[in-house]
Amino acid sequence: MLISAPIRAPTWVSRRRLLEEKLSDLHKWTNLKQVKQVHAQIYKANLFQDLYVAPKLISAFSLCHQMVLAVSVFNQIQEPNVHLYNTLIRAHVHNSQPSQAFAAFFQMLSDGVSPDNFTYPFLVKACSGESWFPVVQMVHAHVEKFGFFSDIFVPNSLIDSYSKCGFVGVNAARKLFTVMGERDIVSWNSMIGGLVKAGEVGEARKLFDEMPERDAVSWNTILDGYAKAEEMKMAFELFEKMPERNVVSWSTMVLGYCKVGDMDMARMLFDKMPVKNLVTWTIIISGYAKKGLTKEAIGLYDRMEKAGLKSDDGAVISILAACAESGLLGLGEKVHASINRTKFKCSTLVSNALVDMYAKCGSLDKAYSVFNGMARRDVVSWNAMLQGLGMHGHGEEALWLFSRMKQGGFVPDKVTFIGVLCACTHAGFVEEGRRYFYAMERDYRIVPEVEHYGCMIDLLGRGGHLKEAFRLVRSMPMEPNAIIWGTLLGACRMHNAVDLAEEVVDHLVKLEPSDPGNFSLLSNIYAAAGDWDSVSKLRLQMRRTGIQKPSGASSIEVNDEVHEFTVLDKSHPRSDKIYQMINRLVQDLKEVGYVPKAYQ
DNA sequence: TTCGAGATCG
Repeated sequence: MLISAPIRAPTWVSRRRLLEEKLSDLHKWTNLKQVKQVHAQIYKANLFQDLYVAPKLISAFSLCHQMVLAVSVFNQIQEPNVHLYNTLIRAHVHNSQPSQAFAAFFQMLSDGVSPDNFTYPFLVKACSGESWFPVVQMVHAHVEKFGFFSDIFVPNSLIDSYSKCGFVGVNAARKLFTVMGERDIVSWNSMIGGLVKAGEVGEARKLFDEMPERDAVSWNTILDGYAKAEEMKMAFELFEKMPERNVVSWSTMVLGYCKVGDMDMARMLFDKMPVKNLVTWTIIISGYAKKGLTKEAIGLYDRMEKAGLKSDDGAVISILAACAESGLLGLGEKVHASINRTKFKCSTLVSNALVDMYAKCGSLDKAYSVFNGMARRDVVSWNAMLQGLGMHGHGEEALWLFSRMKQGGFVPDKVTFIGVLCACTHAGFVEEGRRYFYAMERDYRIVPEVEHYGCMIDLLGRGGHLKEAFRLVRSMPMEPNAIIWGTLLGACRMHNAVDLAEEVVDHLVKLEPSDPGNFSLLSNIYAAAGDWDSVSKLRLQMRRTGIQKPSGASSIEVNDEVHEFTVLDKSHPRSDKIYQMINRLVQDLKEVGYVPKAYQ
């Protein structure tokens, strides 16, 4: 009797099939340990040359932000095909390595592998920012030459990329959009999105009205346009008209009201919306934080955590930036504590946000401790630390940090020099400031921008070198903006330069006709010089033109609550006690010989 | 399609 042996595939076939099954979703894995384990298995099975396995492995390493490993997998392949190149390009783009993506593209061309309909869209996705405009143009020309317009995905992605390249980009996108033979809803949405990003809501609205059909994205894009332009009336009208509203629509409205500072409306919508996501929570918490409403911001942050939502990098960065902006150390510390609870280490981006927050809130020790503990620092980390030191008067230490930064092999950028010059200003290092200002262009090839001139004029002005400051303003290659003149005016006040101040105010009024602050500064300068005649004339002129000076408010944070007060303010329940204390302080000051400036 | 690090005066 013949007993047939069970039929079995050769071992290598079954091993491969097993692996294939196991690896079917490898390209979505985000656990580095698992990916590395599989990587080792693939190596052992001698399958690293396999054109099915390799792209998946590259994608997985890319998701784990391990580009060195991804590239090494790629380099093992002797004859990469178009799919493999596309995967590598996409991996570089995903990890914010646009130059490497293009390097891979050119390598692909020189290897004689033809790009396909996927290559170009991946490639141009990396292009964001004005400097990328010529690159998108190059890709566009390439696409036209080789006729890849057969798939609408290609021109759509070009429109999208052009839109990210600033003003010139949007025009190019418009051109392409006009000549496109066939358009789908994505083409329209990309074009409208581009116009919105460029701040041309009116144009965007026109296209929106022309669209043959609209989806949720179209509605939300135009809604975002109005919210970004702070035209909340238009936004609300549109919001009411929308056929269906999703989380994004509601969040966009909340964001818009936060931007215009209408926290009541923002909160009302936030409470009313049926579904909230992490972004929504981030928007409202940052909104409260930016307005300095610590209690609300902290309360909502606690509620978010209780609701079981875990912050991601974006949420954390957003909230920390808001804390930095208005000095909410309490919330910032809370966010830091919850990061420490959930994460072993944070990304460079998050650490930078922490350093910046601590530095801006005046907690330099904590800024230092985050900064020193960072595994990987970049230019931004140094800039944030340096600026924090300079801002709080530690000019010498800031300059020391600057030299440490250079020793560490970091190349200073334009923001670094703003920090350096500011540090010089706050420490009164006029000579050093001048030196850095000229070294910036000569040694680092950084052309001074209006911000650098601003710092420099502040430095010279405060130091009493008014004439030099004025000369520098005249020699600027760009038009001086209101901040430049404002800086100069501040310097005039400091050194009682009445004539110069009048000239500066003339310029300021042209740039900011409705800003009453400029007049009151001039009025203070007249007062300081004892020219009461001019003061009353100016007051009269202000009354005639209907310019009113809003009273300046000061605020103080006590027990997580911000108290605001103005001149002669009696609104506080314990106002009597406060004034008693002030009078006592004034008395004490007089006793030690202080004379208020106005009576000098 | 919503949030997302550093940026000159007061």
